[in-house]
Amino acid sequence: MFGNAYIATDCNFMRREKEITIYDIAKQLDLSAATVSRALKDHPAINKQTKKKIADLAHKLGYRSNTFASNLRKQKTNTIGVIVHELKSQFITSVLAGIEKITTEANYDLIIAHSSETYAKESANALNLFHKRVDGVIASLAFDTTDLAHFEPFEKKGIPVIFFDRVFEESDGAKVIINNRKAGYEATAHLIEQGCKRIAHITANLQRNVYAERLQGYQQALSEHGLKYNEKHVIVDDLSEAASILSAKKILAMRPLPDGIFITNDFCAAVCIQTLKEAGIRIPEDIAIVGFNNDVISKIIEPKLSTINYPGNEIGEIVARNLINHLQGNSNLQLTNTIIIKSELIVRASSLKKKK
Amino acid sequence: MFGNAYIATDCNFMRREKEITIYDIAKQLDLSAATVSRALKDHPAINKQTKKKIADLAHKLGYRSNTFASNLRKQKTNTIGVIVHELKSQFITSVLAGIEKITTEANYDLIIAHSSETYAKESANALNLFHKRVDGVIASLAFDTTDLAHFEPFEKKGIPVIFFDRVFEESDGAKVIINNRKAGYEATAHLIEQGCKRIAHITANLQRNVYAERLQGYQQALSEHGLKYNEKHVIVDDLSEAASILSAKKILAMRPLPDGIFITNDFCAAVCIQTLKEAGIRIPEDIAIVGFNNDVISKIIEPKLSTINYPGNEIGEIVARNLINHLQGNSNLQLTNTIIIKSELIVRASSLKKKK
DNA sequence: TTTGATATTGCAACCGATTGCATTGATTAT
DNA sequence: ATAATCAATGCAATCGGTTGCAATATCAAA
Repeated sequence: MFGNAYIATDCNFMRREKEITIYDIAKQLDLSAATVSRALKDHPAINKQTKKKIADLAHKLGYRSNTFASNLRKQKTNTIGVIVHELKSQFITSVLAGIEKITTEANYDLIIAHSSETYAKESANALNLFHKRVDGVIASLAFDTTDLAHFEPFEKKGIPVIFFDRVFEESDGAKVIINNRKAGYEATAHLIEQGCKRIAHITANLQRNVYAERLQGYQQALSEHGLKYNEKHVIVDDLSEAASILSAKKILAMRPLPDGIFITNDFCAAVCIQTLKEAGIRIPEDIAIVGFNNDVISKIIEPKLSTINYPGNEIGEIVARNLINHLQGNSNLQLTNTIIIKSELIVRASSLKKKK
Repeated sequence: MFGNAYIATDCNFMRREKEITIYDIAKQLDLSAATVSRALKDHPAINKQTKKKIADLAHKLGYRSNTFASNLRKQKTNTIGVIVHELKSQFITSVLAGIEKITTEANYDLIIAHSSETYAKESANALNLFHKRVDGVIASLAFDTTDLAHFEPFEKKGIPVIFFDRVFEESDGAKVIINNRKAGYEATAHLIEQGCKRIAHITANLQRNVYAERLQGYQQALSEHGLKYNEKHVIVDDLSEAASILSAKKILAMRPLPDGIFITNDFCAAVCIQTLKEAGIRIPEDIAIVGFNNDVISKIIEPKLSTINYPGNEIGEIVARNLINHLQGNSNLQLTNTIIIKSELIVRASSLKKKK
C-alpha cells in the first residue's frame, strides 16, 4: 500500500509537464516571441492566419499565460482589493456578489479581506493589499475606525480608493452610499403615522456615519411631528446576538414602555422581536418595529419585519463599475463624486398597528 | 472647481513616487542586489549588521517587495484557490473564515470563486484558477456537477485539490466531510423517539453525496424502527425560498399529513415552518421538524429549530491546514485521506413533542 | 608563513511577457 | 523604374527578485 502510494506520487511528479511559454510556441512555428505575444492579444498588426496558427498551437499545447511575467512587465496587477467590515452579513455578501459580477466582466481579480470590525485588522488588511499592489481598493469601514491614515499609501501612489456604506463624510474621496438620514427619517415617520408616541432607537457605534445619520433622521422625524427627543430612548450596541438581547431587555425596563422601535439592523431586530415576544410583548400591538437592510431574516421572523431596503447588489455593481471606469481612464472626475443610491421603506406586519 | 480638481489629479500623478527596488537599496548601501534580497529574507549567510542596515533603509524608503518578480522567478504563487457553490450561506462563510484564518497565518493568499450551483461556472472557475496558477485548490461541488474533468488539469500538473462538504465519493482525492448518513439517521431517529410515525424528508439534488447520504440515514432510521419507507415522503427542491414554500405546500397536500419532517437545510426549514404555520399547522404538535446546519436562523425562527450542528469554521481550518501541510511538504499521505468531522444533533423546540 | 575552514558578499543567468523601434517584403503611386 | 506607403514580423531591452556558484576576506591551526 505504502509503496504503491509512494510510487504513484513519484510518477505524478515525473510526469508533471513542463510549462509552455510563448517561446516554445514561437520556436515550433519559426516565429519570434514578440509575434506570438501580439497574436495572443489579438494585436491588429499581426496577420490573421498567423494568429490562427498561433492560437491553435497554443491551445493544443495547453499554453497558459504567465500572469506574473505580464504583471511584472506591465506594472499592473489587474487586481482590486476589497476591505469589508464583516463577511457574515447578507448585505455584505450581496455587495460582494455585485462587485464580483462587474470585475469579472472587466477581467479584474478580487482580493477580499475582512476586518471583523476592528481598526487594527482593517489597517493590516490595507497594508497587505498595498504590498500586493492592487490597482484599486473598495472599502467599508470598521466600527472603530476614526481616521484614514492607513489608506494614505494608496493616495500617495495614486491608487484609487472608493468607499461604500461605511464611509468618512469629511474625506473628499469617492463614496457610494444611501441617504441614511432620509431612511432613518422615513422609518421613524412611518412609526409615528402608525400612532407611536414613544419611539426608541437601537443602533450601533455612532462614530460610523451610517448610524449617526440614521439617528439624525430619527431625531428630525420626531421633532417635525412634535415629539420630543429623549436621549434615554437611544441604545447603542454592537449588533451581535448577545448585545441585541441586552438591548431588548433595556427596552423592557423602560417606563413607560416604548410603543415603537426603529432598529438599524434586521438581525438585531429579529433577535429583539424574539426576546420581546418571550417577555409577553405583542408585536406590533404593544411595540411596533422597523428594521434596516431587508435581509432574508426580515421575512422569516414573525411577525414579518418592516425594514429599509438597502440594495447590496446594486451598490456593489455601482462601486465596481466606477472604480473600473476610473482605472481604464474613462473617467477622472467621478472619483471625486459621492453617489447616492435609492433606498426605500418596506412595510410589513411588524409595524402595522392600523389595519386596513 | 473643475479646474481645481483637474490640477489636483494632475499633481497627484506627477508626484507619484517611483517604486523602490532592491537595486535602489543595494546602490545606496554599496552592496549587491543579491545581498539585499537575501538580507530581506533573513538568509543565514548574511551578516547581522548588514541585515539591520538593509532592513532600516528598506523601511525608510518604503520598499515593498514585488510579488510578481518573486513569483515569476520562484515559479510559485503562494495562492490558494477556493471554489464554493454559494457565498450567501452562513455555513460557507464560516468555512471561508476558517480557511482564511489558517492561510493567512501561513502567508498564503486566497482567491475565492463561487459557482452559483452550476457546473458551467464551476468549470470556468476551475479553469480560471488554473490559469492564475494557484498552488492548491479547495472546493465544494455545485448541485449538478457529475464529473471531475475540470479538475484534471490540476492533477496533471501535480497541483493538490481538496474537497469539502460536497464531494465525490468515488474519487480518490482528499476530502473533509461529516458523516452525513449518521447525521440523517440521528435526525430521523430523534423524530421517531418523539413519537412521529409519518416522517417526510425535504432535501436537495440527490446527485450530491451530502443529500444522498442523509437520505440513506433517514431510510435506515425508518427501517430500524419498523417504519416503512415511502418514496412519496421525499421531496427534492433547490433550497431557495420559492422552492421551500412549494415543498411546504406539498407537505400540506399529503394525506395523511406527516407528523414529522427532516429538512436538510435550516433556511429551507425556516421557510417551511413559516408556510406551515400560516396554514394553521402547529409546530411541533402537529408536525415536528428537524433542520440541518445550525445556522443563526435556527435560533430566530419560532419555534426554535432542532438541527444538526455542522461546524463550518472547524472544517475550513482543517481543510486549509491539510492543504498547506501538503504544500510545504510536511505530509504526502494525508492528501489521500478522507477526514470525517464530528457533527451532532441539537434539540430545540421544533421537534419536542414530549415535554419533560 | 602557509593552509584550511568559515563567514560574507558578488556575479550573472535566469523566470516569461511586453513593447518601442527597426527591418523586410510587397504594393502602389509617380 | 523609383520612391513612398503599408503590412507583417523581429530585435533586444526591460520589469525585479532569486539562487547556484564563485570570489574574497578573516581567522585559527599547523
